[in-house]
Amino acid sequence: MLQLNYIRDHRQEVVDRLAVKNFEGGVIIQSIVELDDKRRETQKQLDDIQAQSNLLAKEIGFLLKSGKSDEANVLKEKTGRLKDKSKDLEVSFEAIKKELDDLLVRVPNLPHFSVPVGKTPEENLIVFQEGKVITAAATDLPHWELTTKYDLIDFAAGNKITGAGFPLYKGKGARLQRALVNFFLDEAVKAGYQEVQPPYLVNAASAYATGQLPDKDAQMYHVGLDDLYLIPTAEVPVTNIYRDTLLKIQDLPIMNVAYSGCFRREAGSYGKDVRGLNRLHQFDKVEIVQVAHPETSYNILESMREYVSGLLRKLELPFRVVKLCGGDMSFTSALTYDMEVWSPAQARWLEVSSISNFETFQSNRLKLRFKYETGKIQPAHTLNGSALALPRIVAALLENGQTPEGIRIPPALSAYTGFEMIR
RNA sequence: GGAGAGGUGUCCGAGUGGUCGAAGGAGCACGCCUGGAAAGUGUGUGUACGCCAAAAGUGUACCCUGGGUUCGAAUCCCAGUCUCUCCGCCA
Repeated sequence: MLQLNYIRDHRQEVVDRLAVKNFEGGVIIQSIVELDDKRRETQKQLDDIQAQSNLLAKEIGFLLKSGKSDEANVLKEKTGRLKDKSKDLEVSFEAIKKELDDLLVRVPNLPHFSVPVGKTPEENLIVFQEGKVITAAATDLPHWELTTKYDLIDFAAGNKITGAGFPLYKGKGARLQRALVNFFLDEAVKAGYQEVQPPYLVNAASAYATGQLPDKDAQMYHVGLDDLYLIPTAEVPVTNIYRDTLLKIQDLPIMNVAYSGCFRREAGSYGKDVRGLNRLHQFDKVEIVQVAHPETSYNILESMREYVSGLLRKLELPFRVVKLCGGDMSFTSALTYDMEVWSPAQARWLEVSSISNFETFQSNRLKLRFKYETGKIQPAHTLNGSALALPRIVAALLENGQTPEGIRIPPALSAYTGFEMIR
């Protein structure tokens, strides 16, 4: 969520920038500031009363000690009245705070100044493109046929075991998955990331802190009996490592990488969107997460983008980088690059990574701060990106690598698969 | 799942009703000492939200969480939760 003080000091700017995200914020910002005024006023009253009570309590203590119980009793009556008053104030103070908080979490993050205005993905900005965008030959197959032809994935079996969107990888298909995970993890470690293995289930506090709750709860699988959520991405547990944390400035930047299964309900998706590996309920992903100093976070965002580009190059996939327009950005992000690979058979770009700077939006919820040597405390910036999500990478590898002899595996990866062709 | 013990500041650890934001130690920061270092020594060393134009200062809250008792709670009571030990079960 946004910082309250920033909203107070930059009301018009906040409303204007929210408009870039197509969020009409005038009314809610107004209410937030008014509620905050009320909150301050109530706190002042409450604090004053409590200060009085504390003083009286001390006096009573002294009086009782020196045997003046009559005088003490007089004071006791007085504190009784103060207590009633402070109870009332406390109740309304809590109510105001809750109301304020409920409003604050409904305000999306401010887009970075460079974010293009727009409503739909068509208005995203293509900032970079590399590789040969090939047109599929008449004999070329889409990946969902290739996986059957070479017996790599059994969608029907997954369907029987669980349901649609839960594929069963087999043989070289399974090996390819494992190879990709290892390749991505090794590359990240080489680039300086610390490898972590997070839990796959998180509690509501964690889901709330990274912004999946309260607005995207329909996207997550919920285990009702234990009130836990299956992670939609490793971003959730990994970022939550730093919930309620006060770092030293020299701890920054923190670089973590995690492989995890990801679980998404994907309610409302249909059609070509969910064909084959395009959109699954369970998939594998390697995620990079950084906690950064506010002054360097945008450089780090660029370096993450460069890092992911490097992976795609090693996989020899044609890709492009897209800067999302305001309307296509997520609730929590300040600036997002999508990395997309080319699917010749579908003749379209597939998103395989989304790299975002959240600035202080997550850290405010997380209570993730760092401390300067001078003692000054400030929220840190959080960033993350997929590096990379597997299914569409697999789709692109299969479609781009298909030859009459079989599917060619790029050398960087065949070192991990142990085979160079899928025949 | 059963039994017991316990959750105090960055860490260790004292504190069982008042003047306790909390002894002592370690760590850390700065200074002294030293040719330099170690040792020694001195000082400092929390977070959140307010008030104040602001620095200084100052108010409130916080000793796992939430309730309660009391004029007053780290300290007493209740509930929850987590950790540890033993037993059971088990990859």
